Amino acid sequence: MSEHTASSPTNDEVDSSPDFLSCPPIFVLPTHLSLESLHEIEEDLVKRNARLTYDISEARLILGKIGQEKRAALELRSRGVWTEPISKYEPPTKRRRVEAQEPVKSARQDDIIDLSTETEDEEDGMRSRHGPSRHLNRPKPPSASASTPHPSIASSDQSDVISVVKLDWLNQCLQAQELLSIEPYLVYLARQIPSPAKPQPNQPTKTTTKSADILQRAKQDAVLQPPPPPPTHNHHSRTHTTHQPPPLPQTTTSEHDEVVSPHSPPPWVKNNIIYACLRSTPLHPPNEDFINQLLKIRHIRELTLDEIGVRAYSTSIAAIAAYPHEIRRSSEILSLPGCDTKIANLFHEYQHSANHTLATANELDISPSLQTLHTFTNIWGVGTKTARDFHYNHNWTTLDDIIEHGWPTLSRVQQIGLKYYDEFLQGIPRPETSHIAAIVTKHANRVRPDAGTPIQCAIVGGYRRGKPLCGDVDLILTHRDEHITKNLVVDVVASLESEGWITHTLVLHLMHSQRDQQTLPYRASDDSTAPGKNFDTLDKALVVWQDPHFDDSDHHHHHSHADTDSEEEKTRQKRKRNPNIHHRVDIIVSPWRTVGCAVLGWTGDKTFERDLRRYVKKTHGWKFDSSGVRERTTGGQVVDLEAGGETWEERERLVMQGLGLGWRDPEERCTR
DNA sequence: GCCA
DNA sequence: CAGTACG
DNA sequence: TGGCCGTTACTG
Repeated sequence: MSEHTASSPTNDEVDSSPDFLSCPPIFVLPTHLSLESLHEIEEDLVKRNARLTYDISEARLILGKIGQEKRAALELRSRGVWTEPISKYEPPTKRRRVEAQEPVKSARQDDIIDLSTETEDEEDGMRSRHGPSRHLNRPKPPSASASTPHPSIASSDQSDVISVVKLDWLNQCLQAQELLSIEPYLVYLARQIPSPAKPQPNQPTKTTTKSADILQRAKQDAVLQPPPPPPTHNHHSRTHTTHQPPPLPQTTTSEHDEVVSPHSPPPWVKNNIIYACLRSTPLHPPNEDFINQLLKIRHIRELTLDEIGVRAYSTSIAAIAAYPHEIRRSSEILSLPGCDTKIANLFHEYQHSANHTLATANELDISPSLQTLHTFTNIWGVGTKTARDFHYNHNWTTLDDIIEHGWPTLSRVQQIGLKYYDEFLQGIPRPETSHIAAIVTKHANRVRPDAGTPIQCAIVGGYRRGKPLCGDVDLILTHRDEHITKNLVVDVVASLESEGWITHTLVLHLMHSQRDQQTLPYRASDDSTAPGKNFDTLDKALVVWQDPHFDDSDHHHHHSHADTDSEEEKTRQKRKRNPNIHHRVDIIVSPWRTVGCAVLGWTGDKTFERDLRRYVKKTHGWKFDSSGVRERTTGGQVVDLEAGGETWEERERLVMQGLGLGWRDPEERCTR
């Protein structure tokens, strides 16, 4: 396949000459190249110490299978790099401002930790815990773009000068085993200029379309027949039945070669199953490291308000997370539903980068703005819009900035979120989660002493998926008798509040909206709650939890607590501050008749749930949510799929089967 | 960004 | 109404 | 080329 014969199989002696280390960062244009040969070229370069980059904006030397200057400019522009031609003798100017940093807005440089904060927070009885003013990784100033000087092969290492060179140059260099002048191969010598106006992601330009077509074909091939083992004569890789590739043929030398048998695609790949809810997705998939990189990119998309990008990356991530083999070649990616050339190229970059990272993903770590936004969105009650408002309109960069300058403008829940910022970010261990569940269950039964049979509690969410640490605790309370579950949330929360377990109620959700009246007309009359609609039937409560018990006896260091007696003698009669961590707990109450839906709807990961709704809509025309399955036709008749299930587990299974999902263990719904 |  | 939350 | 979860439900 290689229309470019760089890697000689007989590489006894000279495997790595010439050495491209002295060349400026190199980018290889994929245009007119198959994925295979593109990767082959890149591997040849890497092997010879080239500073290969996958971020074209970093590249100063660009290799491509193109011959015309105009075409070269088009290629660059379609990738977001705007250029103007320069004559070969014009002295380069310097430019290169990486990231225009925001005006330095005179922030007072030190943080006054606020007594102010804690006194102002009393409005709903927040106890003044010490302020949320914790150290936050404060953004580092952008390091001046350090473009290390290096000898340049053809002078074009200047910061803003880009050379587009025919691929043939590389071939000749390899053949000659020495670096040749790029001069005869130079297609386009350009200076990078700022993109006009806003960074318009202009039309894809047919060149990219074209290269995408090639890869598209590769994708189809990949689906039908696993990527052809490279022309390595020997070895008929037999189609092995299960996922367990036969031992790799030892090719004593060149380790970088894909001389391995292809994986047999799992059925969902062959059948192009696009819904994550129809696949098995474990908590720790074989390609977790790569997924973690993609998760960072997705997060950047979130912080930059690119909702569609978030959706797209979620789809790709879910597919890769379901893939049961460690991916060896980017062409494998192309075979996965929800993944295309973009992700395949990212995988290739990941695979060949020194530390297995992606340049785009690294932005999250190095961009001060992104870090600030990341910090802000971690406040419960602050989403991406508000985070950007804080940062870009108010010029706040730290939590202390918000506290100092914006505290009174925050909503109640945002104040709570800020107050317990660090504590909410602490993962909750499984034993603690089950302990919390036991206490909630105990109180539920305490407030329904005549229930006959006990109220049951299902721990759902991340806990049920098997996570060792959970971001919050999700509990579903249910009972066969609807009289028992009615108003249960209010009563349980009140009971837990009175004992001090719940310190704040962030929000109460009311499940039966007015529209739902029509969906359960049979209930409206049957229930003793006949009069109209019970507006007080609460479905879930999002609360702040703290174990009220702690050791406040001083007898260990009896006598002289010389440290604390200064200012709080007043509050310290017998109550010292409760040192226990505050956690987020969601208490959901479900009537028995739909508890299978509730459990199914609260166990899956986000992408699992989104795809579940899409799937149910597409294949049945129904609407699924955690409160039931309905017809989508107006008036939405209830579709009862779980009738007869005697346990909530059984009812969940019935729902899954009724929806056509088959069964999938909770631990297999980890779509990320 | 991917797909029907 | 926009924004946020839930999985 | 349009659609992407939810006619979510709550807050302010």
